[in-house]
Amino acid sequence: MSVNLKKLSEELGLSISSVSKALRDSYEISAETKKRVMEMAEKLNYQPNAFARGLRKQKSITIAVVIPEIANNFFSLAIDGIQMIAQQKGYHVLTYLSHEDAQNEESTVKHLQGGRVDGVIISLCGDSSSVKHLQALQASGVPVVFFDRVPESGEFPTITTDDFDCGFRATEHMLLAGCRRIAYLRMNGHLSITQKRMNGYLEALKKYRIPFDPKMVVECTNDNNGNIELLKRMLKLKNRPDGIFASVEKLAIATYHACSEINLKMPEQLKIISFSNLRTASLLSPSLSTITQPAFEIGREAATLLIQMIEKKNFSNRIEQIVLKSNLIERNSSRKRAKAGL
Amino acid sequence: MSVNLKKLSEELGLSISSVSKALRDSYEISAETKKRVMEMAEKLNYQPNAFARGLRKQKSITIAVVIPEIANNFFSLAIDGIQMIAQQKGYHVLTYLSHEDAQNEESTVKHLQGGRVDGVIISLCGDSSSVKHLQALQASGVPVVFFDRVPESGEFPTITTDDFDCGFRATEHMLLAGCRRIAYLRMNGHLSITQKRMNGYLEALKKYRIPFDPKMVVECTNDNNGNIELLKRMLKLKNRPDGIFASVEKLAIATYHACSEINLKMPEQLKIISFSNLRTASLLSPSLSTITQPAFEIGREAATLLIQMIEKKNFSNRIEQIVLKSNLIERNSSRKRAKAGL
DNA sequence: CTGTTAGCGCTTTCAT
DNA sequence: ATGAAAGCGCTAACAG
Repeated sequence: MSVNLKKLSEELGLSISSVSKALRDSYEISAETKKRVMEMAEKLNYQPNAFARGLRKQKSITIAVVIPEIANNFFSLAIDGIQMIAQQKGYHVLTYLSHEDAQNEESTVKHLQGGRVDGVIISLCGDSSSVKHLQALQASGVPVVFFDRVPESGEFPTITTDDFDCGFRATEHMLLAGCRRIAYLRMNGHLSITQKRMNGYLEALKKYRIPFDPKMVVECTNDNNGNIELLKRMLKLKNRPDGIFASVEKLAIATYHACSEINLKMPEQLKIISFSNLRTASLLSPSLSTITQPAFEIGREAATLLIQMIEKKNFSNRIEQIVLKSNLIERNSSRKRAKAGL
Repeated sequence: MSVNLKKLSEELGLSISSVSKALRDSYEISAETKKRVMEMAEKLNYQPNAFARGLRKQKSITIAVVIPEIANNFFSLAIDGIQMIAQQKGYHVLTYLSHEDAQNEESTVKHLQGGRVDGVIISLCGDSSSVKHLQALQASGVPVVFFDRVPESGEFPTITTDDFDCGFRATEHMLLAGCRRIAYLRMNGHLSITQKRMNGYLEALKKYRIPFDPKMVVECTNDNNGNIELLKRMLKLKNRPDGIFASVEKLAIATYHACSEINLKMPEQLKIISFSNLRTASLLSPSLSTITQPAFEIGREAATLLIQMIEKKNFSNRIEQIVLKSNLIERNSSRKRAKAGL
């Protein structure tokens, strides 16, 4: 169906290998022949077969990105960054969604050992307990870089943000705004980011000598409506919180829904801060302060690191663990627009 | 490095072809041998080489998605839908971003003729003037499905939404809310969706006998800050609009920025409606009514159609053109939550 | 400078 | 029921 080297060589009266070399601009081929070959290739719209080349060279110039979800500003911005670097370096990008399902993630990773990709960038799903499948992948010669949701073991290269620090600053921000009962909404309990953010929260309470009330920690799930009900119940209590710290964006949105359903006014009756990459959120809603992770940069760093590892195999002796800085965007800040990066 | 059929066959004392057949559950192989092979494959963690298989079978079980951008709720939801179907049917998904650059799009599409993919799903970039590269791709045997931003020629299968109708309904909604000078913000002038939405706008004005003022059509660009300045200038005029119809989400956000910078209060002084898939927008901002396209379904339809075309080659005689329905979500609607699909 | 040849790992006749 | 061999399209070592 499509035109290949054989066809080209026949058309030109040359051998297949000469054509191949000419196309790769080999020093073994005369300038004139190269020109002839190039022109014919152009004319017949020759495109080298990716699979044949991949098979022969044992290289796919393709990377895989495995993330829990994509309809989420953080992850789509990260992919944007990954794509940018990949395109720049001539790599293709395969995307896989685990949908927060560990089994799904595992089978995806297993398939990736079939030589389809030269490297993998992954953010763990909320309920993945083991990273054996990724150790196996790594061991089989496919480098792996984690971002954001990383394993705690420290055995892999990672790109993360300053989660403890942000947890601290967010809480401090609320305390300085006058809150005294700050609820901490969390989910995916065993992820390291969940822990770190919460530790920052606890540390800030300690610094300001606010007693920690375990009831103020709300363990949420992936069930949006369930979360909303949970929050409604809490917000109707007599000693309800006067501030909410949503450790992920989804929970901030759930809070909005809950408040709107029980007619609780924000920010008058309830202040809120959230991790969020919904860059418009703080603009649209005057009651939301946000912590914005540099998702795009995270993606770029991850891709850059991975491609380095792919191209210089000797890289694996040092395990890079890069930490980037997040931004705290305060509500009603006059520099909101500039900070939001718009 | 990795374990292949040769290794397996040596380990089992069988021939390569027997192992291959056993793994593919061929009737030619005895049950007992099959079992032995399976177990060994499991034990050694055998993964078939995707490139070898692809080369041999001339099939990649991979599709490409080419979109203008990904950090955008519409496109990321669409990808989500595409991924869902692809995964279900055992296809891999390569993603490419044109970043609204026609040249970029063109070179991407050209590369795709190298047998890397079995089919392509694409949404055109804002300044792509010709679809020759896609005709060539199609002609070379790779089926192509367009969604949302489709060519007008009607020669390709497409998945779109009822843009004219939505343009009409959005405008009518603003008129019924009391607006009399509705500005229409547009960009990417030559895309068919831009035209259709605007035609709906014009039709609604006509129906309600509002004279059309060409000054109310604001031609925007991809430059966010430029758009904001443009809008600020317009909104400071004496005969400024009392309503804004943003034909894409980005322009609604620019409007928010502009208003906030010149202290124009929404919705009191200016009402706004926008095409948007930012599902939280209408919740966070009481001044924004939105038209939500069923992005996820669009993605699913596109992938389903494409895979059908890939698998039954005879499908190409009829050109499917599917139109889906969008939702108008009115501000302060009590059914907001339900409609937003949360 | 150009051509011949041997695979990359897999599937698929065709023999046995 | 199993094996031998050809070949998908390409690259790279080796000859000429």
